[in-house]
Amino acid sequence: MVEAVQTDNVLNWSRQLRKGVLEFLVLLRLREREYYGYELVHAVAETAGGEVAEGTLYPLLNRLTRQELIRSRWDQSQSGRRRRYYRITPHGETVLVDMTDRWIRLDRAIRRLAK
Amino acid sequence: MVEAVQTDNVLNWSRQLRKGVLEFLVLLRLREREYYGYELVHAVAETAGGEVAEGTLYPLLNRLTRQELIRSRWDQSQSGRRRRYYRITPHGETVLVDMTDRWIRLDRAIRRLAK
DNA sequence: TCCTATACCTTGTATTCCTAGGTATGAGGA
DNA sequence: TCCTCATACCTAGGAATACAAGGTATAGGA
Repeated sequence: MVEAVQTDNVLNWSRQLRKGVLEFLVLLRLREREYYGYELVHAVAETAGGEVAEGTLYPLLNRLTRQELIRSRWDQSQSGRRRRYYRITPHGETVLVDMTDRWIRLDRAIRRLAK
Repeated sequence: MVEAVQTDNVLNWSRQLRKGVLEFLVLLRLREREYYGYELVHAVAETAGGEVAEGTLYPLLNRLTRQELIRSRWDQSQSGRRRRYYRITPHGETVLVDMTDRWIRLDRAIRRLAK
């Protein structure tokens, strides 16, 4: 039910963008390669010089997983420290293409107004 | 207190952008010229082909007014219909310059990842 | 041994967005 | 004239989101 609403939102740029800048950044990163959560916190923050709280990112990763945009696996690495690695799913890639499109259109509109 | 927190947020791109796309669009519009609320609902929605609920915009205009980024005046117009016109304040213009800057930096980062 | 950094997570609160209402007026057609 | 629709303002309540502030556990170095 909740998921259905989320899916519908994908069709609405404004809702999606308002709530979705972080999702967008996470998916963009995971398109590059696998990341583990703690690593993503810093990678996403770095994207534009801001900060992202862990309390924001972990629930977000759960949401994206529930929506099947990303997937995760556990790995105890060579050092023995456990890490949860995330990667984007095919569905996630499709959604990401959409998001990118929406981003570009919004950017165009904004630059028209801002100049 | 609440206002102070809001002001601090201006310094944080991520918070500002996540919560601030709409604010950004509204301020961009009001930099052009005066708009009345109902008109803004449609103008902002049009910016990128989405929709904006009135229940979203009116409270937003109140927030921006409290933060002194915009100001309003009543006008009953020639037809007798009352309208509330909003315009940006000098402080609002300063903040807008900042937002635009942040937008451009974020866009650069995104395009680097997206291409 | 103890501290710090890494790495995961949850809870509670504040903020924001939206749905779904409500009120009032003017214009245009039946 | 009356009725309806579009315009134009607004709010209340609930859902979603972000964050601060916690908690747990392990590895590595002083």
